[in-house]
Amino acid sequence: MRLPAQDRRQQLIDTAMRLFSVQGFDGTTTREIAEAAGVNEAIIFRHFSSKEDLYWAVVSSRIKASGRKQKLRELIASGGEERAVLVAIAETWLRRTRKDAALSRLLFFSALRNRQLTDEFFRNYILESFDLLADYFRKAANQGSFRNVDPVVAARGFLGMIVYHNLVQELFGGKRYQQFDPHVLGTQLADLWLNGICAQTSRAKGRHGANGRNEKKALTDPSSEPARAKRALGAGAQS
Amino acid sequence: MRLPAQDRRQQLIDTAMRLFSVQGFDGTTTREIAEAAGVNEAIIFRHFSSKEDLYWAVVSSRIKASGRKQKLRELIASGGEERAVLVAIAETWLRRTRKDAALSRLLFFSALRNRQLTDEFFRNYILESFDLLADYFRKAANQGSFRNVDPVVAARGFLGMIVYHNLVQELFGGKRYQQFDPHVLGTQLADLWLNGICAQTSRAKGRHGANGRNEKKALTDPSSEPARAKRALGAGAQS
DNA sequence: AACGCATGTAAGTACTTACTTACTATAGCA
DNA sequence: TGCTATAGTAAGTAAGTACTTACATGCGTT
Repeated sequence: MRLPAQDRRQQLIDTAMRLFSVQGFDGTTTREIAEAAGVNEAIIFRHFSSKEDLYWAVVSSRIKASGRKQKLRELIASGGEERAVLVAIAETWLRRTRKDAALSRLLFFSALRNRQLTDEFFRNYILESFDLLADYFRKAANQGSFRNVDPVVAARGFLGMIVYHNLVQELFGGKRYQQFDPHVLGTQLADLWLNGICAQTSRAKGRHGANGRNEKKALTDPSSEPARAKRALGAGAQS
Repeated sequence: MRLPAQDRRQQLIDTAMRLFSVQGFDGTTTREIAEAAGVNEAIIFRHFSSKEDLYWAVVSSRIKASGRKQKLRELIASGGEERAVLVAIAETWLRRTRKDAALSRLLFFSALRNRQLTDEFFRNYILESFDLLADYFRKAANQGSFRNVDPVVAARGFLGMIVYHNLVQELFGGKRYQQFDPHVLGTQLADLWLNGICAQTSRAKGRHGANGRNEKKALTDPSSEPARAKRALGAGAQS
């Protein structure tokens, strides 16, 4: 049926997004996209000058729509307690990349195939996220609440734990074997990040750490978060 | 020129490996592979029944050749001090994936395109690595040297820091902006992992942590590792 | 030397691809 | 109601694509 140009364009972008993210650029044909959108193939070329043009439209439209950077900025600027901020970042990221796994797949395809697009994405998105978080670590270190480690390394490490987890779950199909509740997992990772895995003989229990209960319990038992317990999908280890 | 079948087969695998890892499966033509190998296109189909057959040969040959799992097993079984083991794992992984970035790219392409191959790779490689490391964490926790966190989450977190770093450097081109020395970075990450980023009022200095010098210095200054200092390529933060 | 046979090649085939052209249908407005 | 601008289509085209066929070449064995 007939659609206003803008709507048709958006519909084509959405359709192409779906196909590209599953099959990649080369693996998806324009005919396929047209069929999925229910229009003739030529329509695509009325709205986009080439297949690659459509591809870029898809990518840039989604990067804009995702707004992860903005969210990270907000969380950091919120001025909350360090532990709460880290948990919030981890949880948000886990939830979000889980939600739009298609975008992640698309971005990986891009990264693997198109150098120019990769560069743009890398500078605008990855590097800036690192910088934002590195700044946060730097400031926290100056205030004495964090140790004085290399902030860039720390930022990469922290985001690495989270992003890699998403990667394994969404891209490599890990979620078919085991699922994790974003809040529980985010809390676990933030706690590990704050306190390390090393058993200490005496710990600073003041600001971070457990909520008055046995720390080990708080880490492994979702029921210490009663409001969220029901959403935990086998968050414990079951190899 | 004329080559024994086995040699030609291997040469084709190597050539295809190079091209597939840069351009992906769909992005690489059989003609291209033949040209790069300096033979006629038909030769490919004498040695492999199809393009896909060649692709699988490439992937499985490289997975076997890489032997990362074996190395991880050795490091864990070595029975060294925890800190040394973690540093060694991090450093080895950083070095290795850095070396055969082509394999990583190839595996990502596979993961993005081929569900069956992904599954196989996921179970044989990713999951087993997690299990190996998780077991290590579990045992160390039982011995009291590590805290009793969820070992699977910890394994994913630790490998995540490392793998993600490699991803950013090799796949997204981060190395063009900043380079890291594997030993220095491995030490930094292992230390962060052991002790956390949180500043403690009193720390256990016994087994882990710095080498008698100021801990902060040891983390950010490569010169505390004099033997390696010259290999450090701007390992500090420079945004 | 001569035969057998695996290695190699040139020139295809059947098919798919992105993209085009020449045309029709319809909504909005005078 | 007719005019125009634009949404839509059917049926192409030229340039690939993976894969084949029919034939040439040269090495090892006897």
